[in-house]
Amino acid sequence: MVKASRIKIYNEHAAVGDGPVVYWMNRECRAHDNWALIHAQAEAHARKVPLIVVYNLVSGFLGGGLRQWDFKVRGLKVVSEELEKHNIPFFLVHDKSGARSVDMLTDFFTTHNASLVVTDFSPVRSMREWTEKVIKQAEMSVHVVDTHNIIPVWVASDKREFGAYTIRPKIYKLIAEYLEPFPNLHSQKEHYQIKSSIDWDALLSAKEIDQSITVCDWIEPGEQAAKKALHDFLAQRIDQYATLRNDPTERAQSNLSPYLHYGQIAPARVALAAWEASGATNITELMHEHKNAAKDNPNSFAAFLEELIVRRELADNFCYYAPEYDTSDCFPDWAQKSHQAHAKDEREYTYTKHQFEHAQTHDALWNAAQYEMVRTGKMHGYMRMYWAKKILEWTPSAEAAMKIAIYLNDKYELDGRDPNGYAGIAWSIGGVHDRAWFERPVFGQIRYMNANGCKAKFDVDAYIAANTPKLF
DNA sequence: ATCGGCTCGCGCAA
DNA sequence: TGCGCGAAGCCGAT
Repeated sequence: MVKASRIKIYNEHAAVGDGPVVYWMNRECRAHDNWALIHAQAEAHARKVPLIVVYNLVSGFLGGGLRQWDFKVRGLKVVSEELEKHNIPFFLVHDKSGARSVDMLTDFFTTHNASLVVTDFSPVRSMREWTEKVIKQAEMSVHVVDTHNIIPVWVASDKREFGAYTIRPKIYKLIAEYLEPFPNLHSQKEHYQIKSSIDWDALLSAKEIDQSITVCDWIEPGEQAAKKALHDFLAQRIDQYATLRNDPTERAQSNLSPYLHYGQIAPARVALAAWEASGATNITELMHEHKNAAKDNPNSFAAFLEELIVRRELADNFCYYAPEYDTSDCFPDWAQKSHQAHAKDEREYTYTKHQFEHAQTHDALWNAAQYEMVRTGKMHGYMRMYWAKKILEWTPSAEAAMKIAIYLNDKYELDGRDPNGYAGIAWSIGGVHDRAWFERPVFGQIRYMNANGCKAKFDVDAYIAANTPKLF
């Protein structure tokens, strides 16, 4: 049974017909380990009506191109195959204009005579706005299920958290209760009369998608591939996570963020697998090891769970309670005041959006990070901080820096358009979840980073050589 | 290599 | 009201 606190119920007293329960899949593109789908199936079973699934596909969603489209659509094809094995029909509505999604969805619910709509939760503004409009227009009840956060965002905290240290104790208190095993998806006995037919090849070659953002060939989309990547990480690389994860010349990170972003794997599935691999009996004690472990003997499992759970769920908390998450309005007061005080500081270098996008700065390290993102669709996590902070340093204002960083992140990163990205950029440029540091030009009290710090931490020349295209 | 100072504000103890 | 401490650091002194 799905915990009631994972679900928000709207239009509670709407009439109940005998049409199907519709799971409107949104953020969570997977058939397994999905509380929204599990809840929709339980509701359909209780009402003795069929369950069907619909996904709203939007061309060029939030500035993405072929890279993101290909990963998402191929992942959805896997979802449709998995659902078909369980006799659950999967439909697509395709909004090529980007403006008709809500109408197309409400038309779909009417056509199919839906008796209940279940959807999954996202704090990303466009998805929240769709959900709000659907709730307003729909004649049936709508259930919104948070199946991304292990502890639903509205349960973990009722306010915007100030930093990791304020949300951490709240998560520690609830994690043992909320990190629970998923029940299996059941095969559906009801036969649904309307057939779905999707031309996947036509979708994959849709002409309106920006072809200049190339497909990533180093990562395979879909929920089976996600589980394989998880188990490879746990079997081969997690031991080095605590010591090497911030070295961009190593491959010590999990590389799971594209799967997590598209919902092709559940954060709770990753946490359960990491917990099991650690051999620990108690998840709360294991997470405490993040702080308790001796400095010269850090616990890689605890370090990984800290990032997977505490920092990721903090990013959802940030976007949920600060809907202006992609502008400088979301910065804390001390950071906004500091930026104002330094607005007229002379910038040693300034670059345009075009120059940043084409890696045309004077700094080979910054350019290498930009190349890594444009070529592979995934800049190393440590470099993302340096990259964003230099955009602040080399633009006329924090507002301009936010716009450029988010534009590039959402256009090129496979895991772009995600709360993690918005929180990370706001941390780098606006001091969100961070503290004030000593004054310096341009940055004011925002934490400063420079190439000397990188030189002390990793082999900068090797990173530049590995990521800069060779011209001759 | 290592350490303290830089600096703001939340949350809790008192 | 005071105090401890924090998402990834920098810098200069030792």
